[in-house]
Amino acid sequence: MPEGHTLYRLAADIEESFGGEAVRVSSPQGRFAEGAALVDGQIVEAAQSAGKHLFIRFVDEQIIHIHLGLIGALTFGDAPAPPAVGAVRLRIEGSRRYADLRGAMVCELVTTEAMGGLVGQLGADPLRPDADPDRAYERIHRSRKAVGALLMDQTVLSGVGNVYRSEVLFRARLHPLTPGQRVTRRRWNAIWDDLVELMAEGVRLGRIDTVRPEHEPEAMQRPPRVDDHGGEVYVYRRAGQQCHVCGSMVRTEILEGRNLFWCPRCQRRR
DNA sequence: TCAAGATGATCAG
DNA sequence: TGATCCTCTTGAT
Repeated sequence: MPEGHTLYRLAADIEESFGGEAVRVSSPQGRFAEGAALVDGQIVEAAQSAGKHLFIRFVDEQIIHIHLGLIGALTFGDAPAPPAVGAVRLRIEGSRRYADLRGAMVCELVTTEAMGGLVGQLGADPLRPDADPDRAYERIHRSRKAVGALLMDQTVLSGVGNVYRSEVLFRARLHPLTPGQRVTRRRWNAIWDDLVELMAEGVRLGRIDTVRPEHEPEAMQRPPRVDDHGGEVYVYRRAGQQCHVCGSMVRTEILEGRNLFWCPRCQRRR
């Protein structure tokens, strides 16, 4: 589930599992063999996420940059690590834990400068206390593009993926095809505050829960709404099902190659 | 057994 | 905008 909150947790898990320890680094699948050899035996200094990017820094200043993409996964287990199953691009083994990376879009060694460049291109990350939502709003307010597309643009906002995009727009009762330039400042502030709260909760819970029964008493009486991504949601991947709030059929459409979900009554086009 | 789809992003045209 | 890459799971055949 690679949205920003997942990467934030993974960074914390890496530090907790391997921080301060010299680790064995390998690439059972072979595609990261050269990079793995360069950091094998080095001490893990720190790990951090930025949007959907993950960086693992070693004491000798080498940095592994990982981007999970759509299907990548980083899983952990207790040492000793068993023989690798499937296409394990990267394996990190410590004295207590091991981690396996599969299916990542990016797994490479980068320099501190390159890392700075990557992070510098990213938009405001709702998980960072120093994030600047004003800059994001300037981009949104200048654009004729759909707000649903802008929220997914990692140079505008970083860490927001399809689930948070769909859900935060529902919670704001904003139609995803509304042009960015028609999003008011007040509306944007509410969306940003909501993202900050939802994503922090995503980090705590390890899943995306957006349904607030206490705010929607009617929803309490409806059938279970746990999506198979693991959380409770209003519209994400619920096309053709009833909206928890008004009972209308949730709609879907492809916007810029990604599935979009919204309730046509709760999120009217203005 | 096989095809489709998935919470992402890039590149060519 | 469509093709492509990465891997695994699910559902259809």
